[in-house]
Amino acid sequence: MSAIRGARERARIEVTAAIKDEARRQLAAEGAAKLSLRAVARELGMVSSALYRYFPSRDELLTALIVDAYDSVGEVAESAHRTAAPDGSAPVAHLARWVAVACAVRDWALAHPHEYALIYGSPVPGYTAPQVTIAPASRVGLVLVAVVEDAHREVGLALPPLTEELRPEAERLAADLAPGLPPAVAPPIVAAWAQLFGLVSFEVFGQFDRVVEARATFFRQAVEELGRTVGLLGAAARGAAGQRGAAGQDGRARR
Amino acid sequence: MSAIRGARERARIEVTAAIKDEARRQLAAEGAAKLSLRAVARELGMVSSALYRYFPSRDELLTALIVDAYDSVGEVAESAHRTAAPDGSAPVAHLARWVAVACAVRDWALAHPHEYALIYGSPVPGYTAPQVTIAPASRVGLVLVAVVEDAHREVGLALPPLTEELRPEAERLAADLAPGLPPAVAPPIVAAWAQLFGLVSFEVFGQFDRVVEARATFFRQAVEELGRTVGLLGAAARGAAGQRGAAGQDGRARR
DNA sequence: GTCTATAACGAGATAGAC
DNA sequence: GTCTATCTCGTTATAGAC
Repeated sequence: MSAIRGARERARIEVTAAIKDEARRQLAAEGAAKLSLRAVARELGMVSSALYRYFPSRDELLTALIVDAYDSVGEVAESAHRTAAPDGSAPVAHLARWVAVACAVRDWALAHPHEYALIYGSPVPGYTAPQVTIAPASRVGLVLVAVVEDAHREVGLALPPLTEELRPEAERLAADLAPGLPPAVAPPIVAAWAQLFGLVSFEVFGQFDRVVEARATFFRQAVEELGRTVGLLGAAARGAAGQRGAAGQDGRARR
Repeated sequence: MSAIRGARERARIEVTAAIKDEARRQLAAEGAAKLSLRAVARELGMVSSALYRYFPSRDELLTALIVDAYDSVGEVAESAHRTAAPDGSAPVAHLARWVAVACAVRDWALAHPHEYALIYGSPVPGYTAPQVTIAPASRVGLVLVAVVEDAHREVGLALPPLTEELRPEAERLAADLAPGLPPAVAPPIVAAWAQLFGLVSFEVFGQFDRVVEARATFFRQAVEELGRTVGLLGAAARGAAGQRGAAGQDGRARR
């Protein structure tokens, strides 16, 4: 009997996966707004009512796709974070790690443009994301926070002071998502998070067509600069090398 | 006869505007993917075939909406550029201008979220933007370039040196969109352009829900920092005030 | 010439009876 | 689960009003 239950469960998992695969195919062809349970069923040789045993509504299927996409890009970011030189000896290593995470996100987005559009593009009309999407949606952001936390612990951060105007928001943000970090770094991290996806979106959505050509290089340099705005200490590239550089970095204190 | 032609022309303009208005209403309700000529005609009390006198196809109607949206936000940005303190005496004025332009774009986006989604969100499936959208699409970017050009001319820019890897791209970009500026500033401007819209998109598309609260302040500070990455000289806020600051800025040369 | 209305096509979605 | 009758869509051809 447990064998039967096991087989049933396996079948259910397989069918669920097939449904999501087909739905993803339609996502690419027609867009999220036109995702239809019936079309998915037809393509799978099923009858539409049968799908309701797996997903109670079109919106729930959409939610599953969204969660999968967030988890997919989150996994990629976490993996890049794990892989990229956890060698904390050189301050530069943390900036390199930041860049590695950003490049992993970009690579995923270019490889899965439609899933990317689903989660970072225009909201689907008439659909409101349920609570379950919140945790997966924050995975990439949490990796960015983790990179900065490591750097803060091991080599310190170089940050401009917090303006009074932003202090309450900064303290709330820091308490929420990075209790170990100084409040001053929280707003820059959130901003860098949004800006990173601005770079990726412009590339994926075609805004860079006929504008940027050496996109990988361009992206890498841009996110490296972004890493500096969150306090990561970089190579001499930032300040005009030889003009400031050492002075600029020495003057920055661990906070 | 010229009176008749005038009247006809006026009527044509009015009907065209009514069609676009109704189409925009549908854009908000159903999304660009589901924009339908028949529904627009029905709502206007016309017959679908009559619309073809005004727009040769559904895609051309979409194109008109896209061009209008780009022009609308472009106009707002240009107006902010014109209005914001053309007083070039203080270096800070240019950074303030940069922030004013960015805030104008953000305000427009928050006021017209669906038109914003149309031009900066996911591409519409099956639709490819024709050439006519290119010029309107670049208006905001050109305003950003203009701000930097003014600053370069009047007070100079503070920029990190160009890495060898990025030099060819930078020179191509500079030649294309800002012949008066040093190549080193071209990639940062393009990056800042994308990053600005990253900030706006995250806010408009709801990514900041339950994360950022003081959004106007947060945005202003983020784009101010963005302005510094394109070489605009700012107030003392950047370098930890008193720690480096003066040294950091003096070391940066006009390029 | 300029416009609107009628009718139709082929493709696809949808609701409900069976 | 299946089938059918009835919707929607974009688009075109055609005829007639101004």
